[in-house]
Formats: sequence, structure tokens, C-alpha cells
Amino acid sequence: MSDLIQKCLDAGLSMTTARRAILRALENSEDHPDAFVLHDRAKAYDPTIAQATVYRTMRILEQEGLVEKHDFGNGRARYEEAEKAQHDHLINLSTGEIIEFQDPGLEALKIEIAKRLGFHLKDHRLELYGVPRK
Amino acid sequence: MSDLIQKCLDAGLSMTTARRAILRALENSEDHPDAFVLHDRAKAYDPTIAQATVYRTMRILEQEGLVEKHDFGNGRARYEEAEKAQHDHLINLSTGEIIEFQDPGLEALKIEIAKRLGFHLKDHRLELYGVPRK
DNA sequence: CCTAAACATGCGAATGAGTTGCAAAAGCAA
DNA sequence: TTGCTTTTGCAACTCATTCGCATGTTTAGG
Repeated sequence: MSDLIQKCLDAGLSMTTARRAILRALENSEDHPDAFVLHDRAKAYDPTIAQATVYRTMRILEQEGLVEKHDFGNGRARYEEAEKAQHDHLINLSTGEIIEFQDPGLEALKIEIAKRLGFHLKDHRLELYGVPRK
Repeated sequence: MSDLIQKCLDAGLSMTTARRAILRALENSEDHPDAFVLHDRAKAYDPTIAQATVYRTMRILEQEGLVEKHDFGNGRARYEEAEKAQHDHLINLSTGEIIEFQDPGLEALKIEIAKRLGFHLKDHRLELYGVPRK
């Protein structure tokens, strides 16, 4: 169940109270929390957690490839469990809401374009910004 | 010739020495300079320019839609004349080099996906990160 | 051109996200 | 448990970007 905790153990990370709390908070998040929101949520499991620990933990998880860090342009990084992140994002400019989507044709095209330019695709970022159609 | 200066005038912006210098520097840039590089280049036309003025000017130009602000993940915003920015970017992870590309099929697909989700596409951002194929 | 109001500038100080040094507190392996 | 390593909380720091303010430039109207 606690997939992330297991993955961290597998990666050889030591498991502390603070870390467990943050991992749980992240796992239970269906959205894309920033470091402050994540801190708040983690406090539910361990009220003594410091903001700095959230940043430190997120950095480690990102390096381990367990977390993806996004920047949707409001000056704060937002995080998402890597496993849940097999999609791109559309940002509703009217509300700030973030919609996830996936398109196989698009994925293939990204790889194809990189190849055409002589590169092997390692990573990519696609964000669409739109307003609702009436 | 000085397209940007004319566009600024058309937009009703007042034209100062500092602004002209920054606009020229930007116009002569074929790459994606950050605020510091742009500051350096603008000093060639007006050595008294302050960094803050570069930031202020870029913000105004962005609001007017004359400039695009990019974030390629190194913590510094990078700017590009909007007119020259009809393309996406591939970042060479080995060298940091930025390659511009354009793909009509991709453009169409972005619009199509937004439409399918019920949105009218206002803006988008696509970055591919890759390593050279041997 | 000249003038006044409007706007932009340079400077240094402030902001705010993210990082870091350090001493104290866990975690971990034996 | 012991001793060693890693992590934590805190506060102080960094660094890109923004802001306040007093001064200098632009611009529109005569």
C-alpha cells in the first residue's frame, strides 16, 4: 500500500518519522501540491516537521526519480508522485485548475521529433494554457 | 528595421534611452539571453542602465506580448522576442545548448487536444530534454 | 520650443522561494 | 546497547526578482 515508503527503502534511504509523514502526505495527494501545502498536509502525521525538511526530502525524492517537480509559472515548485505523473497538464487560465491528460500520438511525436533532431529524448515538459470554450 | 521599437511606440509605451538600448540588445540576440546577459548587451548602447530597468522593461514587454519569457530550469528567466518565438525548444542536456524546432503536426495536435478537453488554447509550452544520439 | 503632468530610471533595500551550517536528535547495523 | 551515520529543526543565508523613492526624461498641449 505504502508504495512510496517501500520504494524509498528499496532505494536505500533511511526512514524517519518526518520522511514517512511527508511520503504519506504526498501519496494521499491527488493534486499537485507545492512545498507549503505539502508541509501543511505532512503536519497531520507529524506536527513538528520543518519546512526545510520538506524541501530537502523533495529534492532527494526527485533525484531518486520518485517525484516530479513542476513549475506552472506561479513562482512555486509543485510536486507529484512520479508514478502518477504519466501525463501532461492543461492549466485552466480562468480558474488555475490543472487538468491532466494523456495522448499516445503526442508522446510518439515528441520522441520522433527528438530523433529527427539527432537526440535521444530523456525528458520533456508540455503544458497547455487555455480558457473554457463556451 | 527596428521593429520592436516601432511596436512599443504603437503600443503607446514611451521611448527612453534605456528602453531603446534594451530593445536593440534583444533584437540583435539570436539566442535566449537571461536578464544579466541582456543587461550586459544593453550596456553596449547605454552603459548607465541598471539591472532593475532590464527586469522592469522585460515585464512590460511580456505584458504587451512582445516578448516571451522562458524557464529552462536553471533558476533564471530567459527572454526571446515574441516574433522570433514561433517554435518549441529542445535542450541538449550534455551541453545546455538550446535548439529551436517547429512541427506543424505538433501545433495542430496541441490545439486539438485542448479542444477535446473543452478548452480554447491560449498558450503552451513544450520543452524536450535530450542527449545526442551517437 | 516650453511647461507641467506623466512616466521611467537608478539606487539600495526588501521580498520570497529555496538552501545551508550547525548542534541536537533519530535511525541503523552489529 | 553502542557507536557511527544520517536526518532534523532552527535560523541565517543565497539569489533572482521586485519595490520605494527621490531624481531625471518623455510627451502632449499650448
